Amino acid sequence: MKNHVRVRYAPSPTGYPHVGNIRTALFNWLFARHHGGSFIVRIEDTDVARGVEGAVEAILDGLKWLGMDWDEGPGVGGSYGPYYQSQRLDKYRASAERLIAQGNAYYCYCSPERLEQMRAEQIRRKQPPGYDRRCRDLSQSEIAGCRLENKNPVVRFKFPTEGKTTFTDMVRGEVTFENARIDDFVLMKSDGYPTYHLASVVDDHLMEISHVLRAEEWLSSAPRHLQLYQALGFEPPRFAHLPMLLGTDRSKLSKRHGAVSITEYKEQGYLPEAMVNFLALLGWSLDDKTEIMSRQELIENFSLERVSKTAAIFNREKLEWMNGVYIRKLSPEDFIKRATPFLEEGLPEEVPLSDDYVRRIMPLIQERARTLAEIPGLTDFFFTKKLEYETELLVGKKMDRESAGRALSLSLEKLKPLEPFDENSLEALLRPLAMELGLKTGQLFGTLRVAVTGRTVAPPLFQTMAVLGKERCLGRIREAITSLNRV
RNA sequence: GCCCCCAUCGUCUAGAGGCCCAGGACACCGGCCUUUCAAGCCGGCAACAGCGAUUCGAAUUCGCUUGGGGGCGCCA
Repeated sequence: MKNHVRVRYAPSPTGYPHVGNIRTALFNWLFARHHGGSFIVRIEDTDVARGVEGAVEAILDGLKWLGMDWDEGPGVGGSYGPYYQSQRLDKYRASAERLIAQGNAYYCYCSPERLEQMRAEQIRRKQPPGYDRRCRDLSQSEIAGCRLENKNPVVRFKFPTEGKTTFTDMVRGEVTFENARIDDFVLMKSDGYPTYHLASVVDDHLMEISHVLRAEEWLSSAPRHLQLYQALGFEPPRFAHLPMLLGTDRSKLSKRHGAVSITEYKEQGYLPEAMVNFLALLGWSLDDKTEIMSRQELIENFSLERVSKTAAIFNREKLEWMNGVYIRKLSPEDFIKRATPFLEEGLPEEVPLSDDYVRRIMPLIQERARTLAEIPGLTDFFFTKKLEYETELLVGKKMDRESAGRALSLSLEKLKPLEPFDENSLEALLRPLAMELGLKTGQLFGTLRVAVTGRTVAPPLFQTMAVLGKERCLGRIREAITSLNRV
């Protein structure tokens, strides 16, 4: 398998790019890159009814955002195209016809209504639902009769009724199914489109896919696929069924668990490299301690042997932590670059962002941000003209309005002539001032912090004041004094 | 109901018979640092689902039970 690794990510454009699917894509991508193989994207748009406008773009954008480049597929072409199943209908049709000719498939004229009734009855009698094979062995005259009633039959696969289907899954080992339990599933729908089963088998063969890495929900379909490969005379790929991603309640990850579209994570200010690292660790691990790994390290170390069998719960808290780790690792320049769109988006009013001002603010919050989206909330006081806060916040522990007012007034006087208005001189001035006022440094600084930022939690005071500049600081202190005097 | 898969701290996981009275990380709780917050550092809490069997010895092997998940569509 050294040089012939060809894997695919085959999403169907029926909705947003789900993180579970993206995780599957990532494992495929890592596997391909690790082995120097090819990563192929194929769009499985065979469900005309459920197709969603813009879904393909969203999916591809998600891959691009995370840096998963594909060697063949939409936009890049390749010699196994087309890469949209809707453009490969002739191939599926040909295979279906061959299977019919070989006696491995047959037309089924049963109406959806009948099938539904049959299923309901089976369930009522506590039997496993499944096609009863009514059309499997129709005589010529019966077929003629059916044709009159139903002009658009489906094609079903004649699944073996005895024996077993066994295969070796690369993560789960040997898995065996009893053929008798599996019914004659549909290959071609009445609208002329193939079902997933037929289309994926035909395409995986035609595109010379060597390994199929997909989520565990497909495990029970594997015997169908294996039997199809056999009937078509194709050599099957190797299968690896990856552990599922679950929500916090242990059920299949879905919308009600919060953000499930990769797009949302981008919008919420997660870094793609953090996302990739985090997703890689959901069902795979390097060893007993390594967690922070670059894309390159992931590629170098990824292997199916280390993929776990157990479903994993998507743990937002850990992702947040990891995102913080990656934010802190960013160079100041890079941080500013990535933060800017969020600042522009998140700061509503006036604020023409001055590059220089932003450049001086950002270092103050880089190690405090866990996502890019929280940056506006962390820095808005740098931009707001008028601070809004409870006057009482100015009064620190064991202080009263009077002492707070006195502290601010004296600070104001001392600050007026201060030059330069930078971190060091501010500290040199303010520390002794606390003693002079008979306050603890924490009390003075706390009061000033509120006066100058409007909040009790902010970046370090002196740096913050220096960045705000003398004019803003003095103005805000004056306003604080005024509001203390009011009442 | 039937079939398949899975089972270590709340969560992600390490562990492929003795190195494990189970290691790391997130979260949580203390402490240190400190002008708040964050970061950092130190420490703590916390798990082998149960029962049998194999073995000198089992989280690791086997069986059963229980629990969880997935599948059973003219959806993928």
